[in-house]
Amino acid sequence: MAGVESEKLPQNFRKEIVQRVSRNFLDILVLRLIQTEPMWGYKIIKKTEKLFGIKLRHGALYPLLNQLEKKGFVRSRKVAKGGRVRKVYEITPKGIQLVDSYYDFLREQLQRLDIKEV
Amino acid sequence: MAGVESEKLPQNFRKEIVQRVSRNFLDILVLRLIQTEPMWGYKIIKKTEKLFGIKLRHGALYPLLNQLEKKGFVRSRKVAKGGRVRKVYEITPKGIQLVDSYYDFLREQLQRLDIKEV
DNA sequence: CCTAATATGTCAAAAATAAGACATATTGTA
DNA sequence: TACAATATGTCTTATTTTTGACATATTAGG
Repeated sequence: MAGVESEKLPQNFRKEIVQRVSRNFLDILVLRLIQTEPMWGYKIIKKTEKLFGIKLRHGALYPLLNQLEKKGFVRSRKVAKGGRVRKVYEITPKGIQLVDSYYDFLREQLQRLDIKEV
Repeated sequence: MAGVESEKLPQNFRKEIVQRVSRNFLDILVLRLIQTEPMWGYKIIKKTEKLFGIKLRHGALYPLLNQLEKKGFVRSRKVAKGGRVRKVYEITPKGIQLVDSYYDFLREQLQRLDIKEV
């Protein structure tokens, strides 16, 4: 019996990777969304679920947004929509810089796939 | 040196990003190193310091390596070098699959920079 | 001989994170 | 009039992760 050994379909770890990136780089994920289009917390939650299938807990997101503002990565303005008040965030130049640094590093990592000896 | 400081240098978050990636994707970093060339723990520590300027604590690395082996991402063989025994690790097909999944996701992220509406 | 370097391992305590409840207010809809 | 959805916030309690110490053994070099 040749080749009986499991020729399993190659495992896909994508889901796992997406989850890990979302957990550990949630700030950058959020900055990217805000960069694309100014947004408020509730919309970020809905958007993230649609785009990535990830349910953000609001108890995690709102403190994060406030922290990002305090650090100067985003700025917010309150926008009344009916009787509700939305806190609409937009990215700052500093925030853009952080996102860019992240992407620069990703590119670097991809290019270095062939490292042998240094 | 004329007018060197007239323009604010854009902040570079590279160091911070490298640290975060190393902390959260240490397993993949290690797998990459092992994929390039079979290696033992101590060498990984030295290599990582040279390549990325990151000092891994051996108290964190060795349990990680054992875990990676238990999960089938690497396999090891003991190689005597003088009177010392090195546990040389090599990557498995499953390990390669994980690294590939990671890189696929990075590529995907870079391509999606221009998302507007989905 | 002694110290630094090589080499691998465990484990408890400390620190950081995450989950989920508590809190409040408006609007749309059945 | 309820209930679901929109909207933002805090805070305590798990859970997880990290730090750093304890442990052991060999080799190289001053």
